[in-house]
Amino acid sequence: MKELAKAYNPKDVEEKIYKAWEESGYFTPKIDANKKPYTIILPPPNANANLHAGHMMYVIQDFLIRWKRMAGFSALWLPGADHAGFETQVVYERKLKEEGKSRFDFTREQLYKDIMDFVLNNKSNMTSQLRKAGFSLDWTREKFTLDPDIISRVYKTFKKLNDDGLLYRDSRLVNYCTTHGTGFSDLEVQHEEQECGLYYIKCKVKDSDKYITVATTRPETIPGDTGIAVNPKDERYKDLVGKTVLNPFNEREMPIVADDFVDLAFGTGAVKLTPAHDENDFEAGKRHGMPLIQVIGFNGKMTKEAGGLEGLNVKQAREKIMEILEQRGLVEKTEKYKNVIGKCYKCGTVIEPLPLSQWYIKMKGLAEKAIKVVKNGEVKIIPENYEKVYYNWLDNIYDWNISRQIVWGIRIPAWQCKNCGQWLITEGETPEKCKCGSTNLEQDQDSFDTWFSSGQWPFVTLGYPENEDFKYFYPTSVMETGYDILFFWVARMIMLGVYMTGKIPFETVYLHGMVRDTAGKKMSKSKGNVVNPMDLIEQYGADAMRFSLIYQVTGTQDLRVAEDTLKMAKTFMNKIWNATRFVQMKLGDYEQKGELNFTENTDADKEIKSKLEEIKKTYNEDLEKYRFGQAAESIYHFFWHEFCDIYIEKAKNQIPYPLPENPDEKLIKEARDNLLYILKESLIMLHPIIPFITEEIYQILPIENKKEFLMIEDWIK
RNA sequence: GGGCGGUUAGCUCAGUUGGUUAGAGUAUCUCGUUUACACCGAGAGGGUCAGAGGUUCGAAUCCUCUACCGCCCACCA
Repeated sequence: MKELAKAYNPKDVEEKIYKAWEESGYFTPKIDANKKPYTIILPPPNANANLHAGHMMYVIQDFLIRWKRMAGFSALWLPGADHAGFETQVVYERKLKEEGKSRFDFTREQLYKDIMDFVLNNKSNMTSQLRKAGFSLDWTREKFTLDPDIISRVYKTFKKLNDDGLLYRDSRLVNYCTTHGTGFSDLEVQHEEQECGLYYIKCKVKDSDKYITVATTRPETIPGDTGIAVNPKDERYKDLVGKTVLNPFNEREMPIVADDFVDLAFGTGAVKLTPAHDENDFEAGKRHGMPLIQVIGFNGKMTKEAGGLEGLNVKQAREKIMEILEQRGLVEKTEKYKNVIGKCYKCGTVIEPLPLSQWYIKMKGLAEKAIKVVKNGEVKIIPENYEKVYYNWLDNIYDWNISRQIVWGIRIPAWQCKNCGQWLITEGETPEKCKCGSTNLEQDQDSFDTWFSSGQWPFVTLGYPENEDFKYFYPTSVMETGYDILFFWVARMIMLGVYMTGKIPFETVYLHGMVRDTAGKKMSKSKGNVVNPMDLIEQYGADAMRFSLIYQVTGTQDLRVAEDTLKMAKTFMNKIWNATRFVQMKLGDYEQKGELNFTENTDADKEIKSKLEEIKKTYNEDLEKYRFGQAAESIYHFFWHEFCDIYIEKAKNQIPYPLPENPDEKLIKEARDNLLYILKESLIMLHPIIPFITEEIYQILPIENKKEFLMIEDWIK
């Protein structure tokens, strides 16, 4: 038997073993009518950077897959990568900036090609990192969100939504980041409370000495005001409704209208209407037939419509206009005020609601079905309390803006006729001519929101509808991901999956907590507390890293990359290693033949056997209920404190050293088999958590009826 | 404005449907190096389970309130 080093050294085994696994083909399950499928689609990491610590939570999925594979399922874990449209473009533009360039230095085609090169390079780096962590992914089925077959499938979904009347193009106010030059869905806007001013501005009523005062937090939008609204029940302004006022900045004539949405108690009870720059005002403007006057441009600067303010940024414009109004004696007072503003989640720029034409998906019907499948138990969300959070969001859902003004992504397959203005939507092919006969067509410049394509991930990766994989592996078993993308991703996968395939995309949603730094703080590049998981693997070994995370998976609790837990895990690996060395020493040149059995000769035998049976039972129960932390703790306790501390100590008497002159061969053999038996059973249970060390040990055990790999051993019963 | 969590040993956290002296890792102290492992073994100390009230034969666990942390959602100027 191969002699083991005195201490476990992960570097001697990890790479070698992963290679052997991958080459063996056991990561690639077969479509087998005699086996049940078990499927997990890997949440595709963004292909724009290296993996971060949070990605190591994939270990939960690897646990499930390895467990089910051993338990006789045809277990598929399908890897992939997300082009991550906006996110990647931001990363790439930062890179360009460092090189003194900008995206405007390139044609659309060139930029797309360059980003593709950048991404493909990152992607290969990323997949090698996933291998280092030991993840048993089926690399033969790897997918990328920009693979031609995926894109084509996404086009078809878009077309179907259109044909079913669930898609529409509308010009309305969009959450727009003027720094990045794109609009966002509501979900991507970061709300923040902020101190600001509440300015009381007097507006002169035409042909009268009267003034009406409005309170606003955004005086810079006054040039774009098209009216003033008061509540119809407001006695104070009753006789002013229907009158005309003069815009305090440019003296444009504007009506005073009555509208229910106005709160009598707020400010003066009179509100200025700026339909081009405020959601409420936009709606009110529509009701009262007011025009849109855009005074803030898509570049964040004041437009020509803003008159003398043109070219100023919002902040400058605010100061300038207040100065002007002050001079004209139109400022009644200024109060301090706290309001909530939307910011770009990437750069913190204040999100401007700007009028823009975009594609929207009608969500209500889709959401209702997504609620239903959870309510009726077809889809189970764990931990359960997230069901409420899920319902809460879906109950109040708005239509989804899926247009993004970026190059990197799947360009929207919609063409507008320059002759009649009609939009033509196809499954990707360029239409020849419009219904009106014109051939003057122009494709939409925009790309899909990344979540629109990743929201279809479970069925597109499996080749819906005709692929055999889809027929066998769909619906998938578990979607395991962080609770932070429940809305962004999970809910949308359920909606789009049910819509397209008529079936749920997965039976169980398992949400884990966020991986935080040692102090429990959220990791971020700006704080400089980001932990590189590859450093952890380098320092502690992949198995220890995996164990330390699994050990902390309890409910939806956030977890930490803590030195304590990592050290504990590493020590445990060494303990396992040395227990093996001890067993090896007790075996000498013994070779186990035939079926490996456990014989209860002594009290110690009886005790360890009953403890083993007990833990096998609770271990399986814990796994069924997704209690990974508990499972890890119990196997840790069994191995260390039952097997090593007690049983192995007693084995020292059963197999004395040196062996006596005339040993009882039968008893010695049985004692040796017992050691092998407990060790093997432990390895099976430990394998899904710490695959490398357990596989390495399994390979050297002198057991006759071994499988080719521990990875495909029969699971404990 | 609405919703969801957390508060248990010095530190980091478990504690499944309420059930005997509340657990683990780590840290601290004492003792121990004969045939695995000092990344070891044996043992010890350490908690009014945030606070108050209630339900119960029995509460860390269920209910109500309070305090302090944290997170998510949200088109009132």
